[in-house]
Amino acid sequence: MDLLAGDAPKERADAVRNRRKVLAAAAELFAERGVARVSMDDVAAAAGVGKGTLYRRFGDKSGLAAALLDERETQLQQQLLSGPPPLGPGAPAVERLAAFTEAYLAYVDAHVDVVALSQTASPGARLRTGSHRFWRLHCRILFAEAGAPDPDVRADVLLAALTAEQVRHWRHDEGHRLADLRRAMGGLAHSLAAG
Amino acid sequence: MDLLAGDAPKERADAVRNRRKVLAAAAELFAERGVARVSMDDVAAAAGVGKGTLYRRFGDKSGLAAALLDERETQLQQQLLSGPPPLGPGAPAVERLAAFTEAYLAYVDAHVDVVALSQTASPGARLRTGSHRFWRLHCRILFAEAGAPDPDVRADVLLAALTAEQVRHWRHDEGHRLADLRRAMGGLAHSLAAG
DNA sequence: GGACGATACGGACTGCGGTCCGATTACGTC
DNA sequence: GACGTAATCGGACCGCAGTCCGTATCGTCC
Repeated sequence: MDLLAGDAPKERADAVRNRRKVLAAAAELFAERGVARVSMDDVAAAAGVGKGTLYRRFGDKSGLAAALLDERETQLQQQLLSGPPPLGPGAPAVERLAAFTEAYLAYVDAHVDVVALSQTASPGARLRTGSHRFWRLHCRILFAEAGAPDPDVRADVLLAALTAEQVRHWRHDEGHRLADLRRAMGGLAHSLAAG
Repeated sequence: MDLLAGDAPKERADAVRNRRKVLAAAAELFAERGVARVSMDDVAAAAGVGKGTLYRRFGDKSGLAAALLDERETQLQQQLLSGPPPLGPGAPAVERLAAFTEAYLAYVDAHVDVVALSQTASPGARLRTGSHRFWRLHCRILFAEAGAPDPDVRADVLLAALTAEQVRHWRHDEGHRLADLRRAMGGLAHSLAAG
C-alpha cells in the first residue's frame, strides 16, 4: 500500500501467521457468501482468531477490505509510475488521465463489493485511505500538467465519480455496459482537463 | 418531497401528532448535540415515542434526515422549476447548470451533517432518495439541452462531486472557502457541459 | 353511542461493528 | 536455558441500527 514503507519495527512470527490466516479466511468467505453476508465475527471465527486480533491488525472493516485489495492496487500504481504509456509516463497528460480513468474504472468494477466496503464501512473512509491519496496526487499532477483550472478540485471530482457505489449503480441498477462506461468516462477525463 | 404526490390514503390523527413530535425532537437534538451524537433511541425517547413508530414512519435513519430536509429541498426545487433565471427557466442550459451547481453546493454546505446522514446512513442511500432523482433529472435535461455527450452519465458525475462527504472534506479538512468552491464548481459545470 | 375492522403504537429482541483488558506468548538478554 | 519485558491474543462487553408482534387507538358504519 505505502510505496515509501521505510523502517519496519519487526513483526512477530505469530502476528504474521495470523494476518495471513485472516486474509485467507476473509477472501474465501467473501467469495463463497458475498461481502454483504460476512460479519467480522464470521471472519474471526473462520480464521480461528479473536476479534481483538482482527481489529488490532486492520483497524476496522474497511481496513480489512483495503488489505485484501492491496496487491491489485499496487499493481496499478506501478503501471502508473513506471509502466508503458499512455498509463505510465511518456504520453501527453490528457491521454494519461483518460487512460488512468478507464483503468481505474475497470479496477473498481472488477472488485466492486470489496472496494465499496473499503470506501463506505465508516463515514468518510474513502477519503482517508492511503491509496486514495495516491490516486488523487496522480490526478492532481496530470490535471495541472494539462493546464486545467483548479487541478486539486478536479482530481477530487474525477475520483468522486468513480466511487464503488456509483460504479455499482451504473453497472447493476442502470445496466450500463462496461465498454460504454469506459468510453464515456474517457471523454469525461478529456472534458475535465480542458479549460 | 414528491412533487407528484397524488392520492393520500388518509393519515390518522395520532400519526400526524407523532410525526411532528419526532421531527421537532430530532431537529432539537441534532442542533444541540450534533448529528453524530444522536441515536435513534435518543430521538424516540425525546419525542416520547417508541422505536417502532420511528421506523415505520421514516424507514431508517437516512429517511428521518430526508424528512428534516424536505422543506429546504422543495424550496430549491421550486426555484428550479418556476423561479427567475438563471436558476429557473429562461437562461441558456449551460448557465442554468452552473447556477444549479452553485445553489446545490450552497444548500449542501448549509446542512452538511444532515445531508450526509441522508446520503450515507445505509449503503447506496444517496442514489435511492426521491429528491436525488429530481436533481438528476434536472441535470440530465440541461446537459442534453446543452449538447453534452452522455448527459445521463454527466448528471451522475456532477451529483457525485457534490456529495455531502465530499463537500465536508473540502470545507473542513482542506479548509477551502465556500466562495472559491462555488467558482470552481461553476467552472466545472461549464467544462462538463462542453463537448 | 356502541361495536368492529384497520391502522398505528411501543418496547423487548437480534445481530453487528467496535472496544477493552486480563491472560498469554514470543523475542532479546544474561 | 531461564528471565523480564513488550507485544499479541481473545472473547466478554457496549451501544446502536433495525425488526417483530401483541396491544392500544382511531375512524367508521350501523
